[in-house]
Amino acid sequence: MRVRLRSLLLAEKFSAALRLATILSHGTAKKVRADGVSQFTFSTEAGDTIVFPLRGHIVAVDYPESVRDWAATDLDRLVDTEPVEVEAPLALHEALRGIAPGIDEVVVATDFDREGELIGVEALRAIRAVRPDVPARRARFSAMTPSEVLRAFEGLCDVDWALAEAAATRERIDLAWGAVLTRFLTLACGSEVLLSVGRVQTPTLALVREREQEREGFAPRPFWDVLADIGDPPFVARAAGGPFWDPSGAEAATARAGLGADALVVRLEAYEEREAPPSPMNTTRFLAEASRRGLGTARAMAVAQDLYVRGAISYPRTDNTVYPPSLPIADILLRLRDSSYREHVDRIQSLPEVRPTRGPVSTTDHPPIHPTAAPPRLREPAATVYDIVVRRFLATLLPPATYRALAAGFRIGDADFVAHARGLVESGWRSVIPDERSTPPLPPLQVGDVLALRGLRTEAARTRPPPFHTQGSLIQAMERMGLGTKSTRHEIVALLYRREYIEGRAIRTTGAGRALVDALVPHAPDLTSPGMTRTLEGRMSAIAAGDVPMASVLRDSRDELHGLLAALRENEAVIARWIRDAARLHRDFGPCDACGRGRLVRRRTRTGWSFLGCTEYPRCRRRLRIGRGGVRLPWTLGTEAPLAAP
DNA sequence: GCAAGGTC
Repeated sequence: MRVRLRSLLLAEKFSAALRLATILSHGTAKKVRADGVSQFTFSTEAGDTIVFPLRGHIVAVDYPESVRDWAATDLDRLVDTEPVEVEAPLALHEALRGIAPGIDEVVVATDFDREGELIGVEALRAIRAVRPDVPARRARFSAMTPSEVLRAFEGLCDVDWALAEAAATRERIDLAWGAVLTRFLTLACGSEVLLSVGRVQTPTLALVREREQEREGFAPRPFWDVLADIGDPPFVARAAGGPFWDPSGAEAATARAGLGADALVVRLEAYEEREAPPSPMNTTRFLAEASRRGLGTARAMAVAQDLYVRGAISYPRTDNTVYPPSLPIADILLRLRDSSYREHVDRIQSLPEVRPTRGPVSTTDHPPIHPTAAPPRLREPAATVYDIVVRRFLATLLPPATYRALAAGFRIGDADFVAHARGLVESGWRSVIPDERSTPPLPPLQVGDVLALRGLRTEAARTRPPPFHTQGSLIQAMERMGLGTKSTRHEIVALLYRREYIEGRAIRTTGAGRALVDALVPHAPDLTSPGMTRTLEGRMSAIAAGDVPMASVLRDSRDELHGLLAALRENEAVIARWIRDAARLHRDFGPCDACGRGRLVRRRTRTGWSFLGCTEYPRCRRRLRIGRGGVRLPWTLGTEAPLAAP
């Protein structure tokens, strides 16, 4: 009797397992539930296969019980403490242990990246705890398409232990630096709230701080424009040579123009402008758009995840901005015909050729975010998230928008004026994502026409500082600086809000956030900048390449952390006072004006809103809202006059 | 009570 090979395939997540099983079984795979975990099984001539969905990492590193007591644990000891590995979720480990005795080989088929390699190794270790000798191989596919997956399974390679070790090193370094420095600052400041520090969160906080400082240091520069209102209905022309950085320039232009009573058309220049459609959308772009439309980025990701699980959109965590050739664009369009986007689908289907745009980043993790179905009526905010995804997808398939632009030159008295207008000729992709800034058209003009001059005026303005970060712009900045990943950036931003390091939709640092960055910068410039991430990336590459062992990287990192800890301790008193004062100012709004005994302090509702409450609560129930810039406002609108902040 | 990284 021929022995049938029993294989266990490890997938990174449920959807990946389903897809792998479908492709490899040519649609014959069955979903089964064993040990409380869904998995897929199928049989071929070669043997029987189980495709097992993991759920990302199934092993977490944390410190052992012996160093959990903050007060009793010396931080230098913590630096050198080996973390323990925690099985989570436990159910997956139990399921793997249950399967292990009945299999002949393991194929690691997790995402083809560094974390994916470690996720696969975590599961493989769990299996080998039961079956030490089970052979394992690795499938490397750059897309979950039939051709790619089948190719990968024809040429299985070895598990890349060095790559997994690089990821494991990152886990340990992040934990050590985060835990040691968080404990140090929290204890040094005697703070009841956590003062957290991390390789990604602290440089991100510094980005907010830097933008704030740019604004603080910004000297607005006044300038003047001379405007002429011409014709009926009137349009606006600007004096040539402007804007004027000096009022006398504007005065001179006004004086020269003031000699005339009408405007003579002296020059007409018409030209065509093309505006290329946007590129396919990755996570960062999606979050920027969601943020622009008033959605918080963490919320937007949660909604996108839900739409993905429900089959309406593709996987929302991706860096890719180039559709893979395998993307079934025609099929997707067919599915979107049964939706309110039908008119746009019709336009695309009537094009002689559909050529999607390409963005700058081509990765193999997942395709750019695109719709996969037209779900029935969605409620907010799902409707907005789906709308962002569909419109962007459709826009990438439509031709450029073309405009007829017109520059008209006028002679008024002895001065030259210019008016511009731009009108849509072919809407192209702009039919699905309309341009919010449109310019009013100019009336039909010919050189030599004389139009009535209705008035001259001078407009004074000032140069503006760069805007505060929004969640969207902050996440884009993080990506540019190499901070965090597509899956974590929005979480880091949410964490900074939760820690009360930042506040507002136009993001500013709080007193505590500001003090924390300012206190750390002189002692740990690498920790408050992307420097630490860059160094770590370099070291991980060296580990993955086999140039250096994990142990030596950990040793170097621990030495550096001991050194930083020593430097911080030397300045502990100064740093502590600095942050403590700032944090207290941030929370404490002075004596309570109602009872006179307590103080008004910043508190949070369960839903995250800040308000001022009396420390004597519930004896004193005084409460106030906090307005822009920390101004106290009455709890009920209009019943009391606002009080000035102390 | 610490981080950042997967995914739900």
